[in-house]
Amino acid sequence: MPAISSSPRHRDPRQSNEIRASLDDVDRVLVEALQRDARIPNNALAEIAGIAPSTALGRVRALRERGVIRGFHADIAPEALGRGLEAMISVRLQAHARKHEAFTKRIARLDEVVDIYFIAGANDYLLHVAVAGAHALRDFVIEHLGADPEVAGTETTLIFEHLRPGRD
Amino acid sequence: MPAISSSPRHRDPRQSNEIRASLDDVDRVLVEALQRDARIPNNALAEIAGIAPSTALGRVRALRERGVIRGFHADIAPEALGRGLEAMISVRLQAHARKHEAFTKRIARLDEVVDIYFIAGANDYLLHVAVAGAHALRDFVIEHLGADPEVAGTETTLIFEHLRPGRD
DNA sequence: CTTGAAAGTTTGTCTAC
DNA sequence: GTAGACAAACTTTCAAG
Repeated sequence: MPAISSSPRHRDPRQSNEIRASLDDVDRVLVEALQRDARIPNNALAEIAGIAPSTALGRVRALRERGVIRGFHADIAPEALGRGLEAMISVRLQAHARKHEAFTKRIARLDEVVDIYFIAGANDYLLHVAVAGAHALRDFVIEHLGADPEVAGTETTLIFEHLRPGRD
Repeated sequence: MPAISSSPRHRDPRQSNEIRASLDDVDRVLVEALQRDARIPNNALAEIAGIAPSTALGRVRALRERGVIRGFHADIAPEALGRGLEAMISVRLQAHARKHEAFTKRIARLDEVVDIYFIAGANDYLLHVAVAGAHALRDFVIEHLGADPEVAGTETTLIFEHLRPGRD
């Protein structure tokens, strides 16, 4: 019973580098539903959006191909993986370091690293890490950051609690 | 002084509040596969783990009930949602503020807020936000943080790039 | 805790609007 | 772009090992 208003297709040039065109109302409903529950059956998804299942299928595929949907992932409790301690580490590289890319690649391979934020300001990176405990955290900083001559300094801050409000 | 009652050899109490027991090899395979692709069909999952589909189903259900798997979510490109600018905001609350919980709840409802990190150290929070642009970022800080008398100060840092290595 | 088989759903292709 | 119908694939229950 909800009539889906088909919006005209404008293209906002400010919009993005890669992600073409903006989402219409149906796309937004699909995206929101999949954000809440990535395993929702295509059937149910179609009903929520008020379209036929085959249409929903095509829409979701298109959203994936356009890069709007980057993937579907299970959210795992860090404790279950023996990663109950999270921390945020500020990293400053040497002023002359041209190797930001190399550093990023190396860091990205470590599985303690959950997020890499390349930031503005006095520091260059913010690394969100998850480790087994304080011991493992110290080892991580010493081995992977302290030992790197390109790293000018680090500052580690414990995370007491981490919430991701988008997920309820 | 009374001797500290030595509890039977249980798990490290820091280990977890809720997540019972650790994962066996099969569970680990399932978890890893679902982390990579939450929409993998159950029978493909079963094959990867070397178990029957019905077993895989039961295992995954159990992992969900144990809280190991917290959910399945689509990863959406922020640009597609008109949230192309990300920032990290340090927030310090007034020293006497007993209202951390109220602040957290209020902040968690804002949909610019992607992550809330409750941290150790001079600051109390790190807010990871995603907004449409610099304008929206300023508005966010002024309206939702600056206007709150419990907030003693904020510091906003732009995020040039954000990588989540776990997802490939 | 595991499984295979069977019944019921869902997915995805295709054709036509 | 969209929807309906069909065949293939998938999910899920259950009795039994």
